[in-house]
Amino acid sequence: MSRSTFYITTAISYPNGAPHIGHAYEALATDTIARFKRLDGYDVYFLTGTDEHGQKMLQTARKEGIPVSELADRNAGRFKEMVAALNCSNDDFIRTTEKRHYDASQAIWKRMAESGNGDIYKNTYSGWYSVRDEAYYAEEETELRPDGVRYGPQGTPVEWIEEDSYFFRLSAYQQKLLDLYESNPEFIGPDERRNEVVNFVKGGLKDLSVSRTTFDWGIRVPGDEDHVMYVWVDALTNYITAVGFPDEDNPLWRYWPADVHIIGKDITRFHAVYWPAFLMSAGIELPKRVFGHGFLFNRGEKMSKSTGNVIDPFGMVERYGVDPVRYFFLREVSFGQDGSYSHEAIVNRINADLANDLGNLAQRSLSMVSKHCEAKVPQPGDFTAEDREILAAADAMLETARAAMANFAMHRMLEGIWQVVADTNRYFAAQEPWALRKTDPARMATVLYVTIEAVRQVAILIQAVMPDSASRLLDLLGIDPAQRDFAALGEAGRLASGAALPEPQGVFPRYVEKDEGAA
RNA sequence: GGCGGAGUAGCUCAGCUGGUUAGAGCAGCGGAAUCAUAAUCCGCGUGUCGGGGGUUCAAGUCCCUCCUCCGCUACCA
Repeated sequence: MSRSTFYITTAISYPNGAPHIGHAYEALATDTIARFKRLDGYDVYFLTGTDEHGQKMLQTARKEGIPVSELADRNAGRFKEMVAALNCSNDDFIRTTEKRHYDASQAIWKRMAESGNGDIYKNTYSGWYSVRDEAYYAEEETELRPDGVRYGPQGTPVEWIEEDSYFFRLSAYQQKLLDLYESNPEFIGPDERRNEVVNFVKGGLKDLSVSRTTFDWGIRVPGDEDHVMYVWVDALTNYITAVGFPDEDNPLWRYWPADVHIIGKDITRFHAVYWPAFLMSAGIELPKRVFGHGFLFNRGEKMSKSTGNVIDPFGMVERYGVDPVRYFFLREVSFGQDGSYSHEAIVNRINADLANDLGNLAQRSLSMVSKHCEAKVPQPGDFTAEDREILAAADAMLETARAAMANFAMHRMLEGIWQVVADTNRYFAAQEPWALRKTDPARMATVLYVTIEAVRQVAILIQAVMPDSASRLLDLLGIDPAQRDFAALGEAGRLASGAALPEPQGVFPRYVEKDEGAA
């Protein structure tokens, strides 16, 4: 019997600059979902990558005085490094400049062009074009400022362009898209985004210009060498390229349709309107869900180069450690909402949640086991009501976590897990095993057993969020690597009494402020 | 301009279809304990629930209006 597949993607990043914290956030969040599903028994495929075509890449390359392919290679490398630094478990890293992607993009184009509706047709396009936005604007949307330059609604300069263009008959898909949203309420998440998209589509859809002749850094339109594909046709197609399209005999093709595209909320429209329309036109199955996460703000301020508050993900990982960084963003930010971060907030989470609550719970219980139970998993006696309560709370975490993760609510999952951590600390303090040591060693053994059993289950669950720390914790509990997935949660995987345990070591150190002088 | 969301303790937020003294976490203050990474546990909040009006036996929770913030979208041209 084959396991259920789960195909998850990030958006592919545009590498005309260095990766920033927003890219990192999307990658680590998506990775956590992917890991969670793997631990829960799914056959997971996790894709990320870079979207390397388009005029902005050309311009950046020109500014730097290097060939655009060199820019793409260099920066794609940085994105790969970022994903690695974040300990992401992606199965592939796609680049849209790869041959397989040219093949896939031209194939989907042909399918759209050859669809019965004639969804792709040639016409002339003219209008005010913003290179930076890669979009045309109606004249009314632009304004001529005192500096003599005309600007678009995003505040970027526009220029008058007239060109032949291929158009995609998006207008024909309005009702089909509305039907899709209606019959699949979960297609777009979170709900706020869904409402916006439905609103937008209800307002009417215009045909979409899907080719360009003003530059050539892109994928050629099949049969018309003068045109390259509009970047979004090219970019979105990456999701099927990676699983073999158009070769439906490719073993990876079983992963399509994707279970979810995790994206930034700013590109919801491309994923929730254009992408399904392209796929419908080409006769390809639609992804099941599109989920737009929020933006991250540094102390509530939008990041920008001018304010100098751009935080480099590499520096952050180096400073706090990869697992604390992953934990912080997933615990502190409600996934789907905007969030903010600051040094103080990060340190607070590290010290309060990781070091004090969980790390110390593990350390205080394991060190007693080490000293007073011959460094072996203790043999519990009969369980009291208090013991059963803790065990039941620990056993119930999986169900709570699954419910939260069904909507990608990582923060809720962690909240639930830490509730059990707090319960266990309370239990430990109330039972006072250090006092039982003198009065009732057998009872002490039971309390310690129950405590480290709760820690075991916590450790298994947080592997999705903090893979390295969790595995170190599981090592301290002597858990066999084969007994670390969710099937081992609950009663089925109870700690085996008598198993030898290594010397306990702190897994979650406190963050101690370094001297400013050192920096 | 239209549509939608938000405005609740110092901070971040829960509060579903209206009903006992409005909650949690963090921070703060006081105490206990000492197994532990000076970690843990217990106790402590008189909050105009954005303003005003209304419906109701009863409103943070419904209606009207106003203010502020945000998102999407449109446009006056």
